Amino acid sequence: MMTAAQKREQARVEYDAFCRTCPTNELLGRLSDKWVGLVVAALSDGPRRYGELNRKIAGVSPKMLTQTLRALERDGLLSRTVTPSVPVRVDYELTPLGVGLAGLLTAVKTWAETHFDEVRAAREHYDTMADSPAS
Amino acid sequence: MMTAAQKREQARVEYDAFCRTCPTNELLGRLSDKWVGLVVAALSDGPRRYGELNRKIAGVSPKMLTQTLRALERDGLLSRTVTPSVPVRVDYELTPLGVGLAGLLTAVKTWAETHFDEVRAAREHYDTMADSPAS
DNA sequence: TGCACTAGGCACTTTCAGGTAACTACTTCC
DNA sequence: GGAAGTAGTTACCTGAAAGTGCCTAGTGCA
Repeated sequence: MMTAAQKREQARVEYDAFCRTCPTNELLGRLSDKWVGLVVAALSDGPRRYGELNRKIAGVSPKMLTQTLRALERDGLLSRTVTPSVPVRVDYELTPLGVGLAGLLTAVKTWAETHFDEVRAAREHYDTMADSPAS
Repeated sequence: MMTAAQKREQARVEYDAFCRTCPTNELLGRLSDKWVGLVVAALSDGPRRYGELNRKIAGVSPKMLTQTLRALERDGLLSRTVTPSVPVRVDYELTPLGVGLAGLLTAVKTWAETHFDEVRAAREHYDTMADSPAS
């Protein structure tokens, strides 16, 4: 007989295998990378250079910006264009696929903004209950 | 004069302050909690008991399931109903707000499934280029 | 008598995304 | 000559999320 933990472990392995190939989870992972939202937003009104993004997206370090851009490029969500002038110039631009992603992000943003009052109210209610549970 | 790092640090603090109160980022954070998607999906066709969720969502540990459920309850996305029978029975059900969230998740899922072929193709292309960069 | 089930709680540990700092190589400006 | 801007890379560090294991308390079951 397997213990509950062993059964769970087996299930977890299967889940992981399933998950790694599951488009929805992969996409959610991308979307929730800390800087992806900002980068997509910054690029949604036209192409930008590396330095422009670095200035526009306040607080991002070169490393994370590069990492984010590379990941999005790899997924075909943005294009990277190197102009071999002196000094080199690199432009990033959303692909049609990336524009679709930006649309999704907008949907999330809209929902979040319309319903956030309800969420905040629910939270305050919940926290109040926690402080003084109903008799 | 400030160094680039100092300026970035200041910007990061402002970004963080902005971010913590930004509905979009909060919602994305929720959505990308590892088990939120599965829990919402499992509840989208009616209420479920704790044990049912634990079995249906393969691989989740009791701790993470409770944590996820509590977070969603606090945000008013699901309701927790305790029936003081023997043994106690606890039912979880999506609230109207939670149903809205499920809708969002469905939109993400649909997009992911329709466009994942393109993403995978882009990835293979990118990885091939990395192996043997164009001459 | 001892295990499993009900729904979790609590403490410890591990893992990894994200962050920091320093560095590359080239050019232009003061 | 050295500071700053071009676009990054590399090695290291940390903090929060996730996972693991053991515990509750009452009941049913063999």
